[in-house]
Amino acid sequence: MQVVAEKADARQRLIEAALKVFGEHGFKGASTRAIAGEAGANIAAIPYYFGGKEGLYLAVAGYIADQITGSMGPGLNAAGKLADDPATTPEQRHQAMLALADGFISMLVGTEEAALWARFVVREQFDPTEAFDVLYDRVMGPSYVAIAKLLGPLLGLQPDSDVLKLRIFSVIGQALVFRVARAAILRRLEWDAYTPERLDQIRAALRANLIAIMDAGRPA
Amino acid sequence: MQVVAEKADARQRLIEAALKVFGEHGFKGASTRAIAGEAGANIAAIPYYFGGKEGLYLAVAGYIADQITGSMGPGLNAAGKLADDPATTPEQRHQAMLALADGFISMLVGTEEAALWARFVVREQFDPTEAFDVLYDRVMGPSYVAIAKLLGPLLGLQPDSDVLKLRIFSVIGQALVFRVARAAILRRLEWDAYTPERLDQIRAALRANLIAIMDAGRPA
DNA sequence: GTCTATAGTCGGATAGAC
DNA sequence: GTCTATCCGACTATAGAC
Repeated sequence: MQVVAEKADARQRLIEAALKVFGEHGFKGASTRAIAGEAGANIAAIPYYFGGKEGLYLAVAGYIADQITGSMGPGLNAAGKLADDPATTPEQRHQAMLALADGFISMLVGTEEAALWARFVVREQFDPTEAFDVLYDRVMGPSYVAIAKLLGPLLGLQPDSDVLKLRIFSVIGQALVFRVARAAILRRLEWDAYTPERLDQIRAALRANLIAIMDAGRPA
Repeated sequence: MQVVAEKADARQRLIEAALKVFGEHGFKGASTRAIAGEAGANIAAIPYYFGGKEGLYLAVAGYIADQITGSMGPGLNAAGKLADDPATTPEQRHQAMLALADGFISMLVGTEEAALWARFVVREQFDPTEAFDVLYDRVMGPSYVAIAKLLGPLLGLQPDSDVLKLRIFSVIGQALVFRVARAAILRRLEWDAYTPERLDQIRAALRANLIAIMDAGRPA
């Protein structure tokens, strides 16, 4: 295939090609031949650089964590700081939460790369391997914490209560669904693909639900 | 392996074994040898009954649609009739929606079989094949319609508007997440598995979010 | 560090006995 | 309808040249 540009070194090209092929076909279904072909590299380079197919898989998990951290990290840090500040008003938390949701949709639904790593991550959710530890510790855990610090006070729930955790995951699902049920959503909306305008519609719908949930926790 | 009871005929045993193995390893990753072994059947029975591996895969999609229809069908039909009845009050719609959500959680999160077919369905969402058409036409489409008829009037949105569709899918995501992000949720809650008591907690958290969304659409 | 060649295994499908 | 035997292609990993 040799689709990927051969500028970066073979090691990096292999990781990016592996992300694509592992995502599409799973661990067993992905062949080292297909990955090497996609990367424009030799098959023998995989045992050479990563010790084997498993090592390459784990390297892909680290690469995904890097990508998501680079994209969402700044926003999550800002949200965390704001949430920790005692001077922050409920209205500011409210706005910060909506901004976080907008950014999450942009990354998760709006980028082509997300189509690649989402499959990888979902697979790990169903059948966790060592790669799940990497993703949870570096991406999911920190993301949850930032959201919980923002949303807990708005919902009037204890920071470490199970009910807060479950309500937050449920809220996260409101955004995840646009990636995880993409095919069904596109078919129902009679869309062929998500466009920037349609992403705005998605953000607006998500905002409407979030505002309802956040406002219900507010004293009148 | 020969785990599956050999009472049913080989054809049926193959479908049930294939659901498990396709779910775990994907289409390419699943070997006909593993499926036949799990079913306690001969490898040659797969080309014989289904024409080949692809035919077996499609038969699994039909089997999943049967299972879900059997589980959710009665509730969806009842909800649809209630939603169509002009005498139905908003409060009745409200309650019917919560009941539907409870049932959905029971089936999606509370059953062991859902662990099998959820992987299959999610895979089809990311990379739809002919099997997706079966699942959409027989399961996803009818489910959406019933929910939309209940929820549209409560949210005060036009039945066929894009914003209603997107808000409904977002709401559906609130429940889906408990299956699709199961590993992350279990880790954050420090649970080892979902139990009946924990399913009640999940239903309560989902209800809280749903009530907030439905009440926001109500005139004070 | 990258290549070719090849070893050893496992894949799906078929033929034909029973 | 179910089995064994077998074909042939695809798989991962290694050895060793360059």
